[in-house]
Amino acid sequence: MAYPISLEDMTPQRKDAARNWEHILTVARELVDEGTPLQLNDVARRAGLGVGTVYRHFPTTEALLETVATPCLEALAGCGQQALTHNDPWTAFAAFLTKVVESQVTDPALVKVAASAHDVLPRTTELKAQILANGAKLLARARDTGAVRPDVDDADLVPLMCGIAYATYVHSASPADRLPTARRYLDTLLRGLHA
Amino acid sequence: MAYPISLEDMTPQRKDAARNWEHILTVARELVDEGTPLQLNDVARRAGLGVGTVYRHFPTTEALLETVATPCLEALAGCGQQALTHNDPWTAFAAFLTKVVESQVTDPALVKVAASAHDVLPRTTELKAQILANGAKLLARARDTGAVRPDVDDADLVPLMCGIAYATYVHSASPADRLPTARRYLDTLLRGLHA
DNA sequence: ACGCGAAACGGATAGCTCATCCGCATGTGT
DNA sequence: ACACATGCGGATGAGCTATCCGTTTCGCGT
Repeated sequence: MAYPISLEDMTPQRKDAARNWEHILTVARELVDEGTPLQLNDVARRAGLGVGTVYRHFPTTEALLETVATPCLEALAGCGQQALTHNDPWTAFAAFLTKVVESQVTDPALVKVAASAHDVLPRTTELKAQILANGAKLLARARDTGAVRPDVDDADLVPLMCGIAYATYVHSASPADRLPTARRYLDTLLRGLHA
Repeated sequence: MAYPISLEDMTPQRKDAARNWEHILTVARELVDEGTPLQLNDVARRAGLGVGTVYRHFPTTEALLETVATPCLEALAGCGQQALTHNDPWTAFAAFLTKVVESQVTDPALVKVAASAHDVLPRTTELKAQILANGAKLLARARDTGAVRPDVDDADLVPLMCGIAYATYVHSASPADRLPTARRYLDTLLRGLHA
């Protein structure tokens, strides 16, 4: 961790390239927010760029999706750190999971990135590992103090979060309904996890 | 319900067509069991038939998928009926949900069919409604006796089941791990639903 | 300011999957 | 056996992914 890799490291050198990179990302962000499945041809057309340009910056759809999701992942990594400073292990654990599901149902990119086992960008892998590590610590603390049932494993965190997000998407047609629904489902899950 | 519609009603008239219909379904069943995403071109090749033949019998991937899932849906409808005869509302409710998730993680076709809002085949809509109606009755019974928290709604059943199935697929690479994992997750959910 | 090399652009293009359409073959009733 | 209807099958087109390469643009050194 001597030289942390940040977004800037992967932005291109030339001005036009940097501008296009940002532009592509902006358009992609819009499409993701619309719920559109994010096709690179689409992105190129809506950005007024050639297909080649888009593909040079982001070799695959996955790469673009992961880049779109990166800021959100960074925020979650920060949340995890912050939660670890709370005194009550259970509250900290619950608060962290709440943040995670809220992010997931707010940003469709996040679920796909979280659910896929093999990432394209190293940065994504790194962030996911960091978030998972924080989650594992929070879980361990809560489990050790007897707040969480002992048979819950680190490896269950990501699947359960994705499951709640998926359930929320199945339930709600409109994005407005998603946040309360997700909170309700998480609430149920937390009751189930509580010892 | 005077004249129940069954599978036979949608099989073609001519012998060769009927044979091909069955054959396509068998091949599709195999592919789904393998976890393959079920592409109609694929089905045609593996069945030794023309693409046109497959598309005539099943206009879309969805139609084929729903037909593949139909027997399983019928079984679940039966389970729901049977569960309603049990005396203990909570046990009946839990047993039914267990059957549902077990089916879902055993048969990948089921999750997709359950999660999609608009069905292609009337039969699928009918069966889903039937299953949901049974689930709603079981839930109502369990809720009325105070076994289940009052804020759980009928409309939550399908999303929650799909969520658990999804979480299970995210968790387990190998099909063998899926059943125990799904049971564990459902167990947690049931604790959360219990009043 | 100018020119040159490198970097980036853009679209033509190839490969792939989905889906349709229609001439041909095959089954079925007379 | 014949004729008609029904079903077959692949050729075909539309859409998306991804690549490749000739052309343009940038920015640095002179």
